[in-house]
Amino acid sequence: MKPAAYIVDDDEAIRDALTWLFRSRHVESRAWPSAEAFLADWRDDLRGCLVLDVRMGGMSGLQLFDLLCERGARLPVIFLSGHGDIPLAVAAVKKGAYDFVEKPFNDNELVDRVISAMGVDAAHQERRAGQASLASRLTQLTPREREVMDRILAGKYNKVIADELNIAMRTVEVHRARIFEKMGVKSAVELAQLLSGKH
Amino acid sequence: MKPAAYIVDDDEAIRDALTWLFRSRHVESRAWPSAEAFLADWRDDLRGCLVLDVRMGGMSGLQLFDLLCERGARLPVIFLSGHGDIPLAVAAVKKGAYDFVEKPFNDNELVDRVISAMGVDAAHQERRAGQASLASRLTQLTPREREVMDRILAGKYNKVIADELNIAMRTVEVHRARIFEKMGVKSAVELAQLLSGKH
DNA sequence: TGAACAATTGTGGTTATCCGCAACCCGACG
DNA sequence: CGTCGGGTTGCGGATAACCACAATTGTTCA
Repeated sequence: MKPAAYIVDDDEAIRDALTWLFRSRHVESRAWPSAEAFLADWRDDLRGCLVLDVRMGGMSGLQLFDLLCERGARLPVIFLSGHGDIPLAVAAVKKGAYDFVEKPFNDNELVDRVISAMGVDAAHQERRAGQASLASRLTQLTPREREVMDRILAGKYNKVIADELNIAMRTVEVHRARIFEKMGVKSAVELAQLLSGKH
Repeated sequence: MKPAAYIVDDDEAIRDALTWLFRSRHVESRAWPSAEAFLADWRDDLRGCLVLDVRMGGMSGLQLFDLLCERGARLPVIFLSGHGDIPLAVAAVKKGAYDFVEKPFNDNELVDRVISAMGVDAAHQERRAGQASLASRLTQLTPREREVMDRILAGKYNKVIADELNIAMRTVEVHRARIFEKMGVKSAVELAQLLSGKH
């Protein structure tokens, strides 16, 4: 899936104009005439940037944005607004919208912002990939291994862990080795750094 | 220093109105007629919330905000704007302003937002205190100790560290013990968790 | 029922860590 | 000149971690 600008606007003239504009700057784009239509095609692995009209028939751009936020989408969003409503713009940006531009907009400036947003998304994407890989490694730990890991991260000695779990020290050692192996680290310090903040 | 609302506006009528408004809701406040006057009194331990007019004679509210950002101030800022300029509002919020309200504003709503901002500041304050304490502990490490600590955090064995620094293992052990003592931890794992992200 | 997997334990040995005790070198400071 | 802090080192021992080899139980799934 190539990164692209995803346009959602109920005004066909605007959609066409944006499509041509993006094409002229060699930015991939697709357009939908309504939030509902976009949602039908939405997948959580879309990459790039959303360009949303705030005011549309049916679901508004803001409602779509809220919905996508709830679903955990992290696609940067640029709102297009036809009527200077500051509280709306401020609220959108505070919620995490990437930008909010008024119509009529300067063509080149809009594309610049879209490209900038796509760059941000690409950067975030890398971090998300790392976190997903980490999460997948975590899930392949058995419950028992996780109990042991928690205690390792608490800085406890194998002996103490063994007492707490009522098992032999040797068993803790085995779990410990498996944890390191599954998590792809070779010391408790690396494990702590890998999981700092999470868990 | 009690938390308070710090008002900066060149319109005396607004300053007075805000002062009375805050007093009526039992919110401490102080007012300045210009960004320059406020800066003269500014200290980095001010707590609460800044209420800034964007447009003022001399330095504008936005310039003051930028300046404070550069100086590392983390006081939440609420802008007051008399002219519906969306790009300005969006830019301010994207830079981290807490809110942006248009004049004329609803009195109660403004105070609500100020109180909310002050709450956010109080919460951030706790985290800052922790980080400051951490930073102070870090500075009391000697340069040599920091070299050793870096390598401990890289998960290296004392023996390896000794080789890299061309010193005896015993010396590394001594440094290691001092580091743990000064940082108030009792294992490398705790140290890694304490410093994850930083350093 | 047999394979696969999770959890468990033991033995014995190597390597690391952790510490108290003792000591030396050196630059800075009064 | 003497003290103090930072950096250094050695010795010896207690404790913990790491690991290969070997083995037992119970569950799940084909």
